Amino acid sequence: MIANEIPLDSRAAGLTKERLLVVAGELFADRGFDSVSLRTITDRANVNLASVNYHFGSKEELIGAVVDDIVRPVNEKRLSLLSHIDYTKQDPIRKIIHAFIDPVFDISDSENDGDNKYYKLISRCIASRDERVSSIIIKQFPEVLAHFVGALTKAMPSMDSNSAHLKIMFMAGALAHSLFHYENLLLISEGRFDLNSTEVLKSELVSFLLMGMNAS
Amino acid sequence: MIANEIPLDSRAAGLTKERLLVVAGELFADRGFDSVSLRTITDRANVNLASVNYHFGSKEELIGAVVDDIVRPVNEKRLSLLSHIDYTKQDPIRKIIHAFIDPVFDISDSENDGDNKYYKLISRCIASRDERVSSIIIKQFPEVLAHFVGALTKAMPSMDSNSAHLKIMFMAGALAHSLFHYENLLLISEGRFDLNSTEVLKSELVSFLLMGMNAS
DNA sequence: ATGCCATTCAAACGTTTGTTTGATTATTTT
DNA sequence: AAAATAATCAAACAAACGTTTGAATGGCAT
Repeated sequence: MIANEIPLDSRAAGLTKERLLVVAGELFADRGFDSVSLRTITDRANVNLASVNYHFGSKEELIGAVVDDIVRPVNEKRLSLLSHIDYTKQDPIRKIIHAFIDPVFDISDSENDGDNKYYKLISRCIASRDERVSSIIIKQFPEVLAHFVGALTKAMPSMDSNSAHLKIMFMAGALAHSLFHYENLLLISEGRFDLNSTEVLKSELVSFLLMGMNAS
Repeated sequence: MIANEIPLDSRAAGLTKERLLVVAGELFADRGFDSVSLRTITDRANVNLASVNYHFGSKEELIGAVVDDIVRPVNEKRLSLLSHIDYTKQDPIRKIIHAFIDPVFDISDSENDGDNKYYKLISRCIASRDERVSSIIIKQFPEVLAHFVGALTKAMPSMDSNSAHLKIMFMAGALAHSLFHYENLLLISEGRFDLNSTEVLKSELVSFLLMGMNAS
């Protein structure tokens, strides 16, 4: 037998499936869902090619599992935070905004904050134009959207439903776009632009959205 | 010879190349760049498969041509509108916003306004997470970004550069996201949400951004 | 130890992909 | 009209893809 090049014990029960989810998530975040082949994933995960179809059935279902794994907890947290808002207290709109964006910012690699794969993956999901991804999003988002529209009209009775729908979309777009292109922004500005953490981005985004929500 | 099923005369000079650009643009807008094969494009355009490589060299260069064709005029129009702003007159920020979004909204099929392919294509380009697309965007956008950051700090001297950079990104995200998911928004809300044209979307977006730009 | 079930593995499958070829046809130039 | 250039065409190419197969291997209950 060849000397064990793989430090991890791939024989532990359930480890292969989880490893696939993690590695696929990293690769999908960086290169998108189409560009990453199953062979790239299995090579990096040090598992056999066939294990994807064994554990998930197909690549499409792997994508679904990866997306669902990252989108579902975010949306659940959003609705949870939203349900705890006390509209009689101060600044309910700010709390609505935080309920929407905090669960996304809270996703963290816990290491390597500058190149957070999961920020890219979640923003790729939010703003996805891929049928396989949006079919998953589309299952969850209507409920989320409806709740946030309700919350918004509750906090601002003068706001009509159409306007509320659109404002939620504006928020989602600003969030996903800025998170995904955060690195590009650092590169493009060539030093003129400096942020040491996403904290600054988050606070600027909140200020921006807070004003926008109060429009007309 | 088989009866001519094709109404167009495909032998007219330069027509094949242009037809490929149009058809590829429509298909890319709907399904993305990877999911559309050259055969799908050439079949729908009623041209030979090899003509793509003959006229463009490769699929990648076809994508580049399509993207460049739609992104370049938009950015040129943006800078043109921006350069004509008189900062001594009223509401310069509103004009800056219009300079950024109007060239996008002005892209029109002139027919079938409800399902405007070019809205989808341009928003796909703006928010693209595809290397081949963003490599083209990345060539043009730094200049555009720099000009808009400059305009913003000129109109609002109290705003620092970092904040201006981020606000432009927020604007780009809200624009692209809402335009691309405009149809989805109509479907999701199941009648509760009704917009008969993008005019309402545009005016809501401008109001939203106008407030956001004045944040903190 | 034996049989059973889940998992892993190397290999091959059939498709689809972008690309290339060489001949044929059209257009332009001389 | 003849020659030269440009464009189109059917056909084939090699590579990459997701998927399937059937044997080999693991742990586990009996």
